Amino acid sequence: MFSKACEYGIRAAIFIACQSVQSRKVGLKEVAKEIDSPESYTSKILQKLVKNEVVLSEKGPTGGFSIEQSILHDLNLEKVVVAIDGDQIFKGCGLGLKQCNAIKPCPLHDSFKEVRDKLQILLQTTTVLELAEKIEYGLGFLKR
Amino acid sequence: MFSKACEYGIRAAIFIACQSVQSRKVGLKEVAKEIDSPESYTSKILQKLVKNEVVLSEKGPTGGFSIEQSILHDLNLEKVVVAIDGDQIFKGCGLGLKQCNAIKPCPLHDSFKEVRDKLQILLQTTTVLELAEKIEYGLGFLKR
DNA sequence: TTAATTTCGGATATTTTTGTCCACTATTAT
DNA sequence: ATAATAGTGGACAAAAATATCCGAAATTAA
Ligand code: FES
Ligand code: FES
Repeated sequence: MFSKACEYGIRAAIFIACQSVQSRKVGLKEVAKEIDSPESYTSKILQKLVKNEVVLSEKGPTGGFSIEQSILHDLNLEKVVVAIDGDQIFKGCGLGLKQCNAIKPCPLHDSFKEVRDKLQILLQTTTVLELAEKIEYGLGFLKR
Repeated sequence: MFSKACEYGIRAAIFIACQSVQSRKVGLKEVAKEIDSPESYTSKILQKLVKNEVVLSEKGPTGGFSIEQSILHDLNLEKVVVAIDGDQIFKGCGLGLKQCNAIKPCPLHDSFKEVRDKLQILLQTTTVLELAEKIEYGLGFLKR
């Protein structure tokens, strides 16, 4: 569904959010460890999230990654996904036609669009913060 | 959502079905042309569909690909997708955990599973034949 | 100021996916 | 039989995704 990079990105964002609600910055090593992802690759993905202003980074000792409170309180999954995978998953044709459009649709268009839109709405209405809280309460996990 | 190979595979199956309802076999070249896909690559994908008994192939002059009537009348998209991409898309965790299970779920599990199941039901309840008929009626297209 | 730490960015490597090529086999028609 | 045709299977090539490495830049503490 999502690329590996995107999966790592979402998990990382959730973990960083977990720490940010407690005003704690967190280093690359810890992120990679907690979400069980390759460290160097995770670094690249975090850079993308930084560029897209999803997470904040600070260099030097005491540095690390965090999510600003103002951002955290309305950061949905869609923003994270788009930052890494782009919006093809919401806009692209299910059968791979150059572009999805209702004028000259693939034969699966109507029903596929329904599912695709459901996915988009799910990601729009799910916040990173709310998922972070699930982790806190032990109702969800980021590895295994 | 689906791999490129799977997109080609679905389009090919639909086109072959179109011809099979008129009892016409169809060659690789024509398939690739009509679904706008690379010929050699499409050949590999068709081989997979043959191995998985989705389509039938015959060698020699007058040979080509077809779908048996008995198969055609209850061939759904799920079979085509699984033949090429496997079932990870129906079973895999949205956040990339080793396995999706409700006992130790990722924080997105419940809502993700809902969408994932919707997709599976869509593919199970959509037949290749019904999509082929859309093409016939000019209500759907396989390229552009 | 210096040393230590941590992210950044570019180069490189590996793996997977996508795509091509071609000799071979099976089949048909002459 | 022979030649032509069409799918098969294996080797190979290119591109994209995934992953690693390392020096540079920024920041902090001593
Ligand atoms: S045209 Fe294929 S999903 Fe819209
Ligand atoms: S555990 Fe992630 S979707 Fe089920």
